[in-house]
Amino acid sequence: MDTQLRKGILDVCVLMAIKNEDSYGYKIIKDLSDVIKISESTLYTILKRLEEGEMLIVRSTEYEGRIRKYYHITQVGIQRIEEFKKEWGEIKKVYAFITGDK
Amino acid sequence: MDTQLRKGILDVCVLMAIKNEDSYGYKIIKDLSDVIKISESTLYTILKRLEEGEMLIVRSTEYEGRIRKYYHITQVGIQRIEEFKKEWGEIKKVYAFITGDK
DNA sequence: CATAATACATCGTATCACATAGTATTGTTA
DNA sequence: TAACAATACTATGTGATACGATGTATTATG
Repeated sequence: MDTQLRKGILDVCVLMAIKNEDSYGYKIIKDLSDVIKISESTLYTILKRLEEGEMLIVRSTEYEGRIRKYYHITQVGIQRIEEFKKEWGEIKKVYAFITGDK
Repeated sequence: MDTQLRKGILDVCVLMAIKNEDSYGYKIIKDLSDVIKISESTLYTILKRLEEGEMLIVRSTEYEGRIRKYYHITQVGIQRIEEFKKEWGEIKKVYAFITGDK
């Protein structure tokens, strides 16, 4: 998929990946792989961004001797998903224009 | 609409705006305004980019004493629109994931 | 005569996806 | 047991894109 088209939707995909259950980096990539491929560099950048935007909180837990960071969605994060759904309405309108379905 | 979501679709919108009939900067903005708002700075950046990508050709015509640039879509430009339509299939899949329509 | 509308151009900035590279541990397999 | 894949996270640099701000110049309108 075109890089530009991914912009703005990857964040929301990551939020969806942790919405129902706290998750960690590697698992998020695996879970999303069927829907959309995200490289590690991209994901960890997104996670940091989402943390700064207070859309998730991080909990470092020890798992089998190594530290694993669990990401937990916040209310702001959930709101972000809802906002995206609204924005999608506009995007669909644009797509209808492009395809000529008017 | 979120800036990031616009990335990648604005180009195609501009191509659509000149697809059926050659047009010029100001008219393109007006014609698209119902569907998607594009500022002048953004549009002229896009037009230049599309020209460099050989998706359109430019013809400077004199109109009422002033030079007006008419943009004409090329075969490459038409192909770009078709590619976008294909990519849309993937985007819809991602959206289905986000909304939970699976 | 001032203001809006028309028409195009340039510069700088912020955001984002991503390649590349590095660190470190655990599990597997030849 | 040495090599390698898989797991897990971090840091740096780059290119593409949208867009605000600003500037120029003409025509139409009130």
